[in-house]
Amino acid sequence: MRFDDLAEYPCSITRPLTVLGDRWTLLIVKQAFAGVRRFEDFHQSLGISRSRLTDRLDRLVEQEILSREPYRDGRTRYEYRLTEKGHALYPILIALRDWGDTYMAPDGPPVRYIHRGCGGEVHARLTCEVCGEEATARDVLPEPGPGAVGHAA
Amino acid sequence: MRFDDLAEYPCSITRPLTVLGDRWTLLIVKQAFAGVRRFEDFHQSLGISRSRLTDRLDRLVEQEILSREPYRDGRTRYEYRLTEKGHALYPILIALRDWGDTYMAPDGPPVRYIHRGCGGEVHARLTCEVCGEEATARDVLPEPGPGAVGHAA
DNA sequence: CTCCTGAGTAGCAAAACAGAACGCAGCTCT
DNA sequence: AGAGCTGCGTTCTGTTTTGCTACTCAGGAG
Repeated sequence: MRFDDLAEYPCSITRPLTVLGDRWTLLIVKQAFAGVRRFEDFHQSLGISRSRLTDRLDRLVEQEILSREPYRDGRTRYEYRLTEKGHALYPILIALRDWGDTYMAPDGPPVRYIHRGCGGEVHARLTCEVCGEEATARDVLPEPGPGAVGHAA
Repeated sequence: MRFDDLAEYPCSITRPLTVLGDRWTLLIVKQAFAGVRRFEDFHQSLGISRSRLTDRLDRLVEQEILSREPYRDGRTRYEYRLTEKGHALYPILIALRDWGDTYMAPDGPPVRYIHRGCGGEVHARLTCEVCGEEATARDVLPEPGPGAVGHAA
């Protein structure tokens, strides 16, 4: 199977991974959340090669995760900003961060993500939309949904 | 910068991505959550090449996300099971799935993740551990934590 | 014995990648 | 006016990483 064929696979974990599942894409998104908008700044803050950055940005724009917006600093230049769809990736980053803080941060969390105003830390929690309780993997049962075609995944 | 150097970077989003950020790793983990344990089953359900699978599994075992446990079906064979650390990846998968359902599932969610017993759907929500409220990216303020070294990321 | 099955290895071609050099348009300095 | 700088790419070259197909190897079944 070609990797790209997975995009057709009826699984909402698989499909995002065909877009986000590579070395750099989520790191670029992370920087975008940190306020980075310009080519040169992505390049320097991540150390990604210029050609790689060019096509990752193009892909993110094509996927409508970033938008390419003109601004002027003399002639026209572009900056890359998160769209609403891009913004919606935040829980994924926070879930990664929770895991990273727990298992890959021997010296404690490098960065705290603080709830503005209240001052508490923000985490990605699995919650049931009906009973509101927190769940773990063991409490969850996968079932075919409306988008299923024959085989559930 | 070599990609591997990122593992040293003091950011708990970056560090997990050095382990999980590639085409296959999270797909393997996803299958593990779905109950897949054996080489051949990973190979067939994902369509990943055998050699790739061999070294992705080795890496996951090395990272203690999967454990390699002997069982017998005649001679000794091994199966790969999620460790506690691997189990803790579930919120990341659910966050990916929430996003996938919203933006990449034109026919509706292929799979529903149901809270056992109560029957509601389970989602990854950003919640503040102090006030308990749900947050979005805009409500969150990054601040240097104990593991920071000079530059926050 | 010989075949079958599960779990890998080996070897090679194709794709993805890093890093440095180059292009180019407008600005700024002289 | 001309020289150099800046931001944003593109191109080129060589290295890594992948995907495929074929092979091995050990135990069990016929």
